[in-house]
Amino acid sequence: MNRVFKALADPTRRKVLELLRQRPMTAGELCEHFPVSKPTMSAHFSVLREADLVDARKQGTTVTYRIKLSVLEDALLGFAQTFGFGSDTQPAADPVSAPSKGPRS
Amino acid sequence: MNRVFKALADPTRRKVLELLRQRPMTAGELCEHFPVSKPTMSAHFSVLREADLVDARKQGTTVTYRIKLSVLEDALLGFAQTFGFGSDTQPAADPVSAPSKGPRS
DNA sequence: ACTCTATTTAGATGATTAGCTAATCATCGA
DNA sequence: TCGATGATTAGCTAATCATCTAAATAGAGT
Repeated sequence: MNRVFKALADPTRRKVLELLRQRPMTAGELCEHFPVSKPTMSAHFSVLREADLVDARKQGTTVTYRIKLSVLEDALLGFAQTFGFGSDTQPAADPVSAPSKGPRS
Repeated sequence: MNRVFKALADPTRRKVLELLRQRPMTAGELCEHFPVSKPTMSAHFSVLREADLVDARKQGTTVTYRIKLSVLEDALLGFAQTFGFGSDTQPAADPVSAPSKGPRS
């Protein structure tokens, strides 16, 4: 899940995901939308793969990327739910760190 | 919004937000929860402030941090909504590349 | 004024990251 | 088999980042 947030930290990668939301696209097709070199984009794809946010399927000479919506959803909504929004369930104000400014155990 | 995602990219900062969800806490109090130096934590606080994710209120010699839930919510759910989850409204699958019951799925 | 405590600033360092060009790999069609 | 095309790997640089120690700032209490 850390990898997901790391992946989302870059605007280029977020935009890649938004493009893939519309439809699966090949690496080259995605590249056309960005003003950076193909190797740079390839590195971004790699980060997205590492985070398991996309699926790469090789067909002949091209690679088609497909967003893995459920992974994104789990990470995003899972985190959002921690804070009480994103769903209907309240996160039940954790008693972990109760009152008292006492020194940590 | 980029700053928000950048801020969320670090696990320490995410945990700070989770701690602040329970209640506002002073800088020193927050520090006790992490195995890093206070200046390091201060830098993390700074990033969170830059992202407008927390509010810092100085009272005498201590600084009390408070999470700005609405900012986090807007960023998180706003982004989530782009992908069709997080709320009830569908993002209306951009017509850029029409559906075309193609072999894509 | 002095001193203690809370926090931030300064400055340095090692690690990671985003970017590039050039080179390589892999597949297709002629 | 050759040459073109799509994509990734290699190798590099510059910038950013997380971390540290030491020093500075700011209140509060004596």
